[in-house]
Amino acid sequence: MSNVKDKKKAIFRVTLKLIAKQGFHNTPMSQIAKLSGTSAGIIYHYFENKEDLIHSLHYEVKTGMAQELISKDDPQLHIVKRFKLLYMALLDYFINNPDLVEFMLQYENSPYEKKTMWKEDSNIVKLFNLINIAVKDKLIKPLPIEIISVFTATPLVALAKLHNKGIIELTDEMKVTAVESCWNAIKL
Amino acid sequence: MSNVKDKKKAIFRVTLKLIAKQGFHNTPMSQIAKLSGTSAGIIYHYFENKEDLIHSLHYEVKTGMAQELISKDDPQLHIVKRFKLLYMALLDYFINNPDLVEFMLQYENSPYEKKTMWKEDSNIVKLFNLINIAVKDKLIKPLPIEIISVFTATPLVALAKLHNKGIIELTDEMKVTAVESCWNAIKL
DNA sequence: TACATTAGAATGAACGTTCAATCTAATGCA
DNA sequence: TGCATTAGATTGAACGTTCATTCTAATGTA
Repeated sequence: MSNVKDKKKAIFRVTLKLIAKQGFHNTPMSQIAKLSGTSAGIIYHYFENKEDLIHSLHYEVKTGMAQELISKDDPQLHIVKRFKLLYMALLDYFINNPDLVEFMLQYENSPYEKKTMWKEDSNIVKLFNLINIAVKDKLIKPLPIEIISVFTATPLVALAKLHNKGIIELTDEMKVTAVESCWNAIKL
Repeated sequence: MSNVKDKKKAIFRVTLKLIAKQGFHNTPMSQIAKLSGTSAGIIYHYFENKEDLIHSLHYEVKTGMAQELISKDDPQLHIVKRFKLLYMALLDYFINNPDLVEFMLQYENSPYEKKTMWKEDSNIVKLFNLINIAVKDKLIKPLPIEIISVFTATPLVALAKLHNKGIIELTDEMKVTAVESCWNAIKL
């Protein structure tokens, strides 16, 4: 039943959920172990320590996200369409994975954030390239990728979070408006 | 020399800086006490406990920010100008107060965030009203304040953070572009 | 038997919080 | 003015708990 892959996945899944709900420093390793159906000690076979577990989980989450996005991309479409489709996919992904959003935001705003290095052929890098193309085509403002992201991905996460927490309720119409807003922020 | 107000201020100042640098759970009360030039126990005269200290500090930070902003507002100007001026002021404020940005982001993305209630006449509320006016005047999209904020304040904090951490260097020109981007995201 | 895997108890350090004792300064009073 | 009283501020050691990590012994496996 439980090979290594499964056990690691279980630990990841539980850690994500617990940290989303309780925060990093309120989720003891013992609780992670118990809810993963394993023991405290075993986690240290798979991960060096708690921090390593968190960093690994974040990497997992990020690559998973990029994979999901890439799967929705359609290179046939006009590049503007592609952007909007991807932003909508991103928004939907955040709405469908509330715990992931909470975890990601906590991690990326904590002082422990490691600047993770992406493998050259990773899906993340593919997405970056799309932005570079749009810049070259003079479709969007010639700004570094980090800034483009600040005006697109960042608001979309924040928006999904509002929705997930029930502070607002996003209608389909509002989602379209939101994607438009992102595009308007960066288009030339 | 040190009346109550001063001591509380000292505790706030030190807490802000330490949490910005080390994070909530890596900032022991003892360290806060030491660097505030006081003792561990005294903090518990001013605050119920560590959480209360954090919540109070966040309230302080938020009201301070709103006050700074309001002081830059010029009701004489056209409302579009007013918006852009305020966004620029906000961006500058974040750039000039990097620790504040770190603290705010950590707090607001932690599961401990309390939905703080603002006094009806607070500066925060005044700023909200400006948005409501712009909506009525059909200058910006008719979206709830929270969403407007997601497309303006949120990217600006994130942008300032990138700059403060040295990941990008914001030129004056880029700052203007950024403010434009915010406006483009919400304008009708 | 030898080795890997696992469970869960044990360890020890870190930390939030408490509290009895002391200090400070303002007020009352002669 | 000079002394007494009081309330609040302050200290720092001590306490009890939590928790990451390690250890030990039991179990599975070849």
